[in-house]
Amino acid sequence: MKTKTIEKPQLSNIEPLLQKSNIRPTAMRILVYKFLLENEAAKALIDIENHFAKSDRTTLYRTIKTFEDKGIVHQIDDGTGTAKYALCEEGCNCEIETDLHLHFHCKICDETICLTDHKIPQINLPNGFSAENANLVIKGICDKCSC
Amino acid sequence: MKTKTIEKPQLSNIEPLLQKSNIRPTAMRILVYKFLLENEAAKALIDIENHFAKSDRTTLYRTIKTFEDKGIVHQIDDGTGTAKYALCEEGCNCEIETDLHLHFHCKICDETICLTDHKIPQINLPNGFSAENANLVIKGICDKCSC
DNA sequence: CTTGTTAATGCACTTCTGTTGCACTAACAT
DNA sequence: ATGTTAGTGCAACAGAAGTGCATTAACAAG
Ligand SMILES: [Mn+2]
Ligand SMILES: [Mn+2]
Ligand SMILES: [Zn+2]
Ligand SMILES: [Zn+2]
Repeated sequence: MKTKTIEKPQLSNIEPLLQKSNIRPTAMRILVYKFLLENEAAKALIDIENHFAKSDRTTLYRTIKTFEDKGIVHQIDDGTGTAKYALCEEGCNCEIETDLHLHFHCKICDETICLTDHKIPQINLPNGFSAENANLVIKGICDKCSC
Repeated sequence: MKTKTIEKPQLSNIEPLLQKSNIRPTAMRILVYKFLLENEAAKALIDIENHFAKSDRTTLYRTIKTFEDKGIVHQIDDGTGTAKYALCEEGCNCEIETDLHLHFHCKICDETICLTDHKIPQINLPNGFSAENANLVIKGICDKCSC
């Protein structure tokens, strides 16, 4: 028998979503998930820190690590030197093999976004090489920044 | 009139090569260039530091920066978190536009190599996006490490 | 060869990002 | 109510990258 307290409407769908991935839906985790959900662009840890200025850096760090380990967030290396994070799509399985969508980094607004519909094409490798994973980042100007 | 001292045979071709790119061929620079030339795999700054243990970190750092600025070395972001560096091919123009070869990172030997013959394929982007540069890193097992 | 200018080097110090240890606290099941 | 497990906050640390400044080397002109 479960005694449930009244849930905030915005969060009502996030809580079971976290539980489904065996992540305890703590207040902080729900807020971080919400933050990632509301932003189209992938976020760096420092971005999350700045947004939740009152929270501890380590908690946010470990929150993201947990999300990543549980497979609901994927890390993006866009070449800027700092890792970015974005929510995985429904049914994506980054943990096992990379979902091979590409990422776009805009040199104007400095934002990185997932192009989930654009998969990395098959690459022919020299003899003896076997591929397990691939990372493709296109740099240029995004739709919002091109006039 | 130039009074030239006797050159070590291995270095005889590097000195003019550096001068051609407006890089003063100091002893350190020649040695770093030689080091990169002798290694197939791209090297991180820490690798160069370890190889030239007696030298100062800053000098090596600025040596690589100079090489990069002058367009004889290109930086590789292989996703390991530390930047790698490799010599550019003859006639490559990384400075202007990336030469679109891909890079391979082996998860066994942890080395990163340029696959200069393997160009990054043309990618279709959504409307409004324009590409200026691309970085593709394939992770897997290299020829030396596969059985 | 001497001198003056410019570039390279070495050392110390700083910043930024990521990571860990540990004590404390909240959550949950029994 | 209680014990176990997991999350949090603080401090400290590690690694890589970058900067300021004084010293030294390279080079060209006289
Ligand atoms: Mn993505
Ligand atoms: Mn390369
Ligand atoms: Zn943009
Ligand atoms: Zn290998």
